[in-house]
Amino acid sequence: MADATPASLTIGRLARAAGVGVETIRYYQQRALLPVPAATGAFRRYPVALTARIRFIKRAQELGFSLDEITELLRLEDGANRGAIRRIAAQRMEQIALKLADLRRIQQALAHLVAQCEHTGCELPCPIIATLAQGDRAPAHRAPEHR
Amino acid sequence: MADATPASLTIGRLARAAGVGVETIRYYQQRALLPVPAATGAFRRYPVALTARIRFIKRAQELGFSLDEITELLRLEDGANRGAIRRIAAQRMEQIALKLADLRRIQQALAHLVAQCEHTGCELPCPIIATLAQGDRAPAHRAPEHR
DNA sequence: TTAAACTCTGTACCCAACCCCAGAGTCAAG
DNA sequence: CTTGACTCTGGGGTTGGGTACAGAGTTTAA
Repeated sequence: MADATPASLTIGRLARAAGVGVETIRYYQQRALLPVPAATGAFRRYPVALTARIRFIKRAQELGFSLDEITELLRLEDGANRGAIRRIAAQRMEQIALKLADLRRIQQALAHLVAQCEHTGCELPCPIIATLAQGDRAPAHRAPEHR
Repeated sequence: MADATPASLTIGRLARAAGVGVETIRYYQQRALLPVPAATGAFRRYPVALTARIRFIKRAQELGFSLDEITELLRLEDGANRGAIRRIAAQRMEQIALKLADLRRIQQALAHLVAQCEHTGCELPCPIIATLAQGDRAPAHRAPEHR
């Protein structure tokens, strides 16, 4: 009687279920993003529930969170210390707000340039290039460069 | 009579004028983002106009273009190939719009979590985890994720 | 039972976009 | 003509997020 959905998976099956590589799982274990289950026999067996955790990690990454940040988000999930947890969440929200503002600024700059470029006659240089070349006149120091 | 604005600069002066490090210029030369001028004597001399090019690169980076993308922008600079430039910019904007939407969603999820946590005490499972883990059900392949 | 497919540990390497250093040579102000 | 600031080449290292391989052991399906 082969069980269609066993309660635990080998690392390879877990990887396939979560849509990542085996090495990625091991890497996340090193980073303490995933637990390292005790081995049953020679190989370890992973609870199916870990697929959700891995998907969460991947999704959060797509949203621009670093693995360090995700570690903190996961600490929220595992909830222990309420006060600290709420502080972290609030901090995250602040960062997200900043990132949102940043992205919106970039988007507007780009939209503006594209619009200009569309309306400029072919004799003139492309305003995207022209504008970018001028940029801001302040030489500035090392680029602050978000992210 | 010391000329206040000589027609060419040493690499160090060019770097200062453009607000980058000397190493950055050499790196850009390797990446063919900047020309390597022939040496006059033992040292190379750089036309002042390169400061504009470097500023362009830096500004484009701030707008989220990779150096590869910028290379392409620079290649297209002279041509009537404005369509291609706009295509790159539009592509970038699309990615940014997606990211914006995603960030807004997670921001709301976080706000919700914090509110719940404040009112009920953290007995409940984290809603972000649920939201994100389900997110899109496609396991997807390697995240393309630019930058 | 045996061969394919998998797992284990460990190290090494990849990318972008730089930064830093060494050691030797060179330029230019005083 | 000296001295100190610069330049050259070339190598290395950094951080973040992984990937690849090596060599040995283990499972499991036919």
